[in-house]
Amino acid sequence: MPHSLSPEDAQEAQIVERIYEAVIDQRLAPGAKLSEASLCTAFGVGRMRIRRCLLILASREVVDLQPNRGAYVAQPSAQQAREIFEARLAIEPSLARLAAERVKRSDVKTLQALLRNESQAHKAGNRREAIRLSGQFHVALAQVADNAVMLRIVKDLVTRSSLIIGMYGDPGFTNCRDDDHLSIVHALLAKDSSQAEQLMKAHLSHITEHLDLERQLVTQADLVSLFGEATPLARA
Amino acid sequence: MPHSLSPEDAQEAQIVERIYEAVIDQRLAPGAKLSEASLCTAFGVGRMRIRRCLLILASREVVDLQPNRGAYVAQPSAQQAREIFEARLAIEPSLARLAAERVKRSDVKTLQALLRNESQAHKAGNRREAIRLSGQFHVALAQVADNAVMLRIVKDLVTRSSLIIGMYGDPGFTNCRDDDHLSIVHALLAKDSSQAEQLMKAHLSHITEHLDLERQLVTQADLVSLFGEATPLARA
DNA sequence: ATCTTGTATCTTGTTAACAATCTTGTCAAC
DNA sequence: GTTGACAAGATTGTTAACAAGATACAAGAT
Repeated sequence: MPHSLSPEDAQEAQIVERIYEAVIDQRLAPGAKLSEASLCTAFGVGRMRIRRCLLILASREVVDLQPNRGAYVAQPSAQQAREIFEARLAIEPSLARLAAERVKRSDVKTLQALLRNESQAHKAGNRREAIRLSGQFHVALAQVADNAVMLRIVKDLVTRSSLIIGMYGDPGFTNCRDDDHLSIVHALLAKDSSQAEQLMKAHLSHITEHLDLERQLVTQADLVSLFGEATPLARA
Repeated sequence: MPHSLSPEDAQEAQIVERIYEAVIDQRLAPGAKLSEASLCTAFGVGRMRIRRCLLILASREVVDLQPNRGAYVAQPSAQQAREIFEARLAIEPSLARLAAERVKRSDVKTLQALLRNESQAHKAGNRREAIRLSGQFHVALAQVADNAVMLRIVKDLVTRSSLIIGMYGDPGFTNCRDDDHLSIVHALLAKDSSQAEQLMKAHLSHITEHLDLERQLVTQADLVSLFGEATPLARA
């Protein structure tokens, strides 16, 4: 049957997973270069294996694979950002409903532990950890809903959302209010699926509103479009 | 910026696309072997390129990549089938709503042409073409909704649905009633987004009900598990 | 006869060297 | 002093040979 994992495949999946994680908690910024050589030494594997991983990441649009130039962490455009959150708004409320219908006692404990760590990270001012756990919450809901297909989709969307927040997000603010997450867990506990759906919808709308998609970001890639038509510098 | 396509990349995308198409209209059955050598001669490209394509297809779970054994067209399990249609039920109604809000005159003409061809294929008894166009309709809706992220997701789900219908679907029956599609187009034309959403929901529910997920499928792959414990045949 | 065992063949996986492309730094000419 | 071309270095892409694993077939044993 499918998915007879060889040890090398497991290793490969792990490398992909670790790059995902690094993107999610913003240790890898949008536009960061992922050269084959450095990844080879970092993970201690051959070049071919890294290339496979990069191809997988590219097919999920987490990295941008530029021919003859290398792999870079993706920089979602404003248009893509809109589409991604629109997709989340279409999917995750339904997912929250399913989760409420299927939640088990053990799930609630997992979610509550997640929330505790999240608010703890907030208080400690640990922004990265807060972002990471915040995304983790959405992924955990997909696990509660017990649907691997939607889990895959949400994981990709959450990861790319992390890039978006890094590019367009209010730097001082926190993106996900943990209050929102808390109330969603309460809805799950009460098995109130309609409320879970509504709360998730409101939550995602709230996040979307706190993005400044007009803001033009500064990266290596498009310096020319930023400074290209600028007035020539004065000469001494 | 992203997506500077080299000619080789375009070629690669085309190969992937053609395999998608073959899976959608069931010229490639679930479980069919995709050997590297045959694909190389079929497309006239090197082995490495085929391997890249197979990896992409595997990452989308359209093919199953078995270590040291080769690539096979995926055979979604009953569980996966449930999850896939559950995902479609979560996504596509919202998508239909968005489509209704954004539909343009030119879109309506495209959709209507699609419907005409679809009903024509039905009458002509051209099952494959009917299936293909039926899937195409759902993809076209994502295009109308003007959301590339959801388009990608729906394309994958529709493709895998084609595998599911091939494995669990009522062989005599047609999966998508074109009447359903017709009424959805009418809702779009009236810009009645709520009705479009409802109709899509009902439509997908209808398809799901016509699947027999209990049916154990017979393929090369699992003959042993089928006959393995069977009573030995009588000896002459 | 059936089942096991061994071998031959074929298919996939890996490695390493080579080719092509891009980037960077230097030097000369204006 | 600036601009342009040129060359060196580094990085990615491709190819081909080799290694490892799996399948199929045939021969022998029970």
